[in-house]
Formats: sequence, C-alpha cells, structure tokens
Amino acid sequence: MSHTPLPTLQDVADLAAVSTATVSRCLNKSGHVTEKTRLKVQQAIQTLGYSPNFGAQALAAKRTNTIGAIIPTMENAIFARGMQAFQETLAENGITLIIASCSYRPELEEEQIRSLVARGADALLLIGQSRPAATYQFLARRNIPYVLAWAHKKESQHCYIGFDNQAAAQTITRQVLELGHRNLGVIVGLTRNNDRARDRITGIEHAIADYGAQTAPLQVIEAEYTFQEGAKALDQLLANPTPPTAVICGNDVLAVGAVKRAKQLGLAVPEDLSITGFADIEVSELIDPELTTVHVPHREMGIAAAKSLIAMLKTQTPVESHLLETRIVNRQSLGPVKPH
Amino acid sequence: MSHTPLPTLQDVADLAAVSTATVSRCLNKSGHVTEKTRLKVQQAIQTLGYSPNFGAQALAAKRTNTIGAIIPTMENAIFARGMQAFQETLAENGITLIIASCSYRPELEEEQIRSLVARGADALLLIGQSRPAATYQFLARRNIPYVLAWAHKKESQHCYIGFDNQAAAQTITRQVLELGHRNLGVIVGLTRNNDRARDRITGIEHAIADYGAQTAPLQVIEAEYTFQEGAKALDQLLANPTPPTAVICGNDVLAVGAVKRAKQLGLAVPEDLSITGFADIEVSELIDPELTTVHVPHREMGIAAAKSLIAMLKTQTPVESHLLETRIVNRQSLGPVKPH
DNA sequence: GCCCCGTATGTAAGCGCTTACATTTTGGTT
DNA sequence: AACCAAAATGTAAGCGCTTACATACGGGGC
Repeated sequence: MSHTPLPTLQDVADLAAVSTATVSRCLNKSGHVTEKTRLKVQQAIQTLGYSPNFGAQALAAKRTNTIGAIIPTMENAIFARGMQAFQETLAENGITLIIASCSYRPELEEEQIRSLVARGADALLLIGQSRPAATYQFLARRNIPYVLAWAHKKESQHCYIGFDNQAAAQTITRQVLELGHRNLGVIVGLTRNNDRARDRITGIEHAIADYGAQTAPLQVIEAEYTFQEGAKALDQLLANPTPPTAVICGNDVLAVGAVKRAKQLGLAVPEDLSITGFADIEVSELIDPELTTVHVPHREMGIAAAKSLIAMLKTQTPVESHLLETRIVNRQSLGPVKPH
Repeated sequence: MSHTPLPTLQDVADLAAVSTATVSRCLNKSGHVTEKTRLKVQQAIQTLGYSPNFGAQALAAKRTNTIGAIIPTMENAIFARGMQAFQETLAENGITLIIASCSYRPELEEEQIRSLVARGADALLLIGQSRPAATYQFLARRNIPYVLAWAHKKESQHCYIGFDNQAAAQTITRQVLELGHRNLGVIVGLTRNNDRARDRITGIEHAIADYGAQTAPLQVIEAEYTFQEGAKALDQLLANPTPPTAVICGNDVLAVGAVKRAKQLGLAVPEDLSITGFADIEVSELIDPELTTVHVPHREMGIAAAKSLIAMLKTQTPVESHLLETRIVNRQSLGPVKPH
C-alpha cells in the first residue's frame, strides 16, 4: 500500500503546461478548448493516471452526478428488472446510482430519503406516491427533482413514471368475470403502506361494480410479499364455506405461492380454481400451469424514469408524467368457471 | 422551489454561539464536547434543519462513508438477497451503498470499478476473483480495501467472503454418483468470465475422478443465465445418442429451466431424469418437483462482507477471508438412477 | 490562593475543484 | 500593417467542511 499522494488537477495542469481552468474545461467538455491543448491535457492525464477527486468536484460544482433510488426491497423481482434498466441508463449518461431499501416501512423510507440527499443525490426515484407532505416539502426545499415510479396518477403535481394499477386490475378482473366467475377472492400485498396494492383492490372492486351481475361478497386477504404467505392466504380463502372459484392476486409472487398451494391441495388450476397474478415476473412463466397475469413493462419503466430524471436535472424544470401500458398475458392459470 | 441557500456549518455555529470546530465535533461524535454544548448545537441543527454538505465533508475528511458494489446483474436472484443484506448492514453503520452492474463483462467491470472509485467509494465489494492484475494494482495504488464475495480461495492474498464453489459442486456430484448415475450432463453459466462457474465444473470433474467407477464422458453445456437457456441446454444434452440420466446445473436458474423443459418433453423428474441446482434461490422451492440444490447462505454472506469492509476501513488493515458453509438441500429433483 | 494539567473550545489553514471575470491570442478585415 | 471581435486561456476566489494547533477554562493538590 504505497501512499504517494494521488495526482491533482494542478499536477495535470503543470505537466500539460496549462492552467487548472483549462484542464477542468477539458474534463467537463464545456468546449472552448483547442484540439491541440485538449490532446496535451489528455496526455498528461494518462501519464499521471489522474482521476478527479469526487468530493472536491461535488463541492465546487454543487452536483454529484449521482441519483438515488429507494425501493421497498431488492429481493423482489418486481423491482429488480426495472432497477437494472434504470441503472444501465444512468450509467450510459455518466450518472451513478445510489440505492437504499425501506422494507415497505414509511419511516425508514423517510430516513433513507434524507440519507441519500445528505449523501449528495442530485435527484431521486421513489416508488408510489403515498408519503407525508413533509417529505415532499423537504425535497422541494432542497430543490431535488424526483419521479414516482411503479404508479401513475392523472392530474397530479408529481411526475409519475408508471402504469395505472387500478385500471390494470380492473381489466383483468373484468376478464375473470366474463369467464363466469361470480365468487372472487383477492390476495394482495399489505395495503397499509402500499398505495399500489390499494389501487389494485379498487380496480377489482370497480370491475365488479361495473359488471353489475350479482356476485358474492369479495373476500380480500392481505399478505406479505412471499410465496409462503401467498400459500397461506389461499388456505384462508378456501376455509370459507363458499370458497371463491377465482383468486385475483395483487402480484405474481403471491399468485405463484397460491398456485403451488392449490396443487398441493389437489385442486386443478384452472379447472377447479382460477388464479391470476400481476407484474409478469420471470417465475410466472416457469410454474405449471403458467400464470395468467398483467404484464408490466419493467425495463421501459426503468429507462423512462432515468431519462426523465436526467432531463429534469439538465433543464431544471419539471417533466411530464409518463404513462406506460400494461397488458394481460393469457397463459394457463385462468379458465372458465366450472359448471356445477 | 425556493432558493434560500441551505444552512451551513457556520450558520449552526453562529446560532449555537460556538465555533465551527465544535459543531463539527458534535456531528462526528469525536468526543471532547460537553453535554451542555452538545445540546445547544443539537438544538441549533434542529431549528435550522441543517444537514452537512456531502462534497465538503468528503473533501475535507477524505472519506465518503460510501461503499461500492459491482455485481454481474441485479436481476438475478442469486445476488439480490445477498446484496439486500449487504445494504442493510451498511446502512446500520451509516454507510451508503453505491451499486453498479457489469453484465458479466470484464471490461465493463473494470470501467465500473474506476467509476465507483472516482465517485468516492471508500471500499468495494467485487464478485469472484478473476480480473486483470492491473485492476488490483489500481485498487492498491488508491489504497481502496475490497472483498471478493461469492467465492473462496485458500491462501490467497485477497480477502474472500464466500463459499467453496468447487467443494460444493464436488459434494453434490458425489451424491448423484452414489445414487447410481454414471452418465452425467452439466449445464453451467458461461465460464469465459465467470470463475465460479469454472470452479463448479472442476468440482464435478473431481468428484467423478475420485469416484473412480467407469462413467461416460461428461457432457458440459454452457448457457446464459436464463430459464430459457437452461431449457435449450437440456435439449442439447438430450439430443445425444446416450443422453445423461442426471443433469447437474451450475445454478438454480438453469436448473429450473431444465426441469420445466424436461416436464414438457414428458420426462418425469426425477424418475426419468435427475436434475440438481446450485444456490437455493426462492424459486427452487416453488417448482414441481422442488429442486434438490446446494444451499448458499446469501444473507450471511452479504452481512459478513459488509462487516469485513467496515472493519478494514476502520483499522486500515486487511481482514481475514471468511469461508461460509454450503449444504445440500435434498428436495425432489434428484433420485436414484432408473434400472434398465 | 496559586499552580498545573487535563479537558473543552476556538482559530485558521487547507482539501481539490469550478467558474466568473480578466487577459491574451488568433485570424479575418481593411 | 493595423485593427478588432471572437475564441482560448489564465487568475483567483470561493465551495463547506475537518483538524492540527493554539488558547481558555476549571478544579484538585499544595
């Protein structure tokens, strides 16, 4: 571990026989530099192995080229793919991603927001909308642009990059109803701190109301985001004297857990019981029967979020929300209701 | 968007009627401050809503309290759980994670390493060991501590936080051989840039050699890390005039893809064909039949990596490697060879 | 009451960069 | 050859914090 001090901008300037300002201009591609001197500087940077000091750069420029993201968890495939695309897009634009997770706990999210901002995040990606006004004020006060992803609301002051959870849930529920199901069960993530889950329930309720036909009262079970909890929730639903003939799940993880459990119980899916998911993560194509679910354009969402944030940073003005389309992927787990 | 300048250390010092040095000492808990003045300062920070400027802090202290991680991809569940634990542990210690992915491309990894270091990462987590000597020199030159995770090598100069890929593969292969299989197929990730995959193959080969019994030549297929590729690889293996009776997969993703394909082809698993995985990610318990695989302590690994890095940063000295135990999880996809 | 020393606090010098502004150079015109 | 605007380069003042060092303070021991 040698401790030769690292070369500084000054060293580069000296070696290239120019001023530090010129070197800085080369580094930041701000133009106004002759090709000849640019080459000289390039050369000097090479031979010294120079790399700018991050702190100094951030301090002087008041920007870190860093964007933060706070997601519920990295473990969940629902966020993984979108975040991967988000990160790739940022990297292409010379921006680093700093990431934190909040385990669906709002107070932790609040803390992480402050922490990432304190760490110099120039902008933030957040999931969903529901958080205290104070949090948004904090961001406004600090003039930190942000987008709300994985959700969408019309006529909102915020910039959303996502899809309409409610409409998507409504569409797939309508399809279930059209297949003759009149007794539906719902398994959904914990709604307490999850506006997306709430929106999806609303969509399901609307579909039922729209449909008009007499249906049994909707049975809703909330469950944590794991396969096991999905399975347990199905048990609860089936314990009812008049169990549902179709179960609409708020996400694929729960749905896949429910499918697995149904099979263990000897129920044929979809002949005896239909099950639908939401998100279309990889695993939904993997299980048997394959899951009928709502496809969400994860990568597009990540890319769009990155681009919006970059644009906001560049122009210093808000950017329009971006509504992404979902569509139903018809696979095998949804079928017509069984005649008596 | 108001543009009142944010309060600075100086503002806090003024309001609390102390010097900036004292405020700084409070912030950094470096002691030597009376409880009384600490309270005064606390108070001032509160009322001003002060938060330290990251760049300035980094510049003056020559440290960012930021640790970088470069992983092949966030999409893969193999890294997700460990990274989640890694991030949580860092956060508990007041350290932020910056993350980058390299898509299994060494040149991109090299670039990301430089980028994260340039972004002020105090230390790094890298996956596996194989990379150019120049990269390690770069880190040494800059005096950046790092750990190599998801792998382990005895008597190495590097600090490994991981498990013995070769030994684990050897163990599970032995078990397969003991069940009477003599014609084995292997599906493994692309070995070109993946030392873990190579180690696993070596382990398989050693098990066969150790076992001594006459076995058919090992058929190895390399495949990209997706379910689909796992399925395709199985097709290739089965196209052989003497197809294997057991397929050992280098990871669960490939294994799960192979299981799915086998079922599609009408092969009963494990009666007609045994398949094993590696990693024990969530999906391996989900499919039918459940996957017999090698359990890897993902969370422990993430936590251990975080702790080691923090220790290195604190003591400025290398830390010992940390070997984690793997174990075989016997589920359903591995069975005895079918008698003729 | 005085001295001394350990502890709390203050002073101020950078840390390495960006950028507004000042100065020099360049090359096209007359 | 002289002139001038535009382009290139240089100068130097911070950015907001940490920390070595200097100073002030307070309380035992005599």
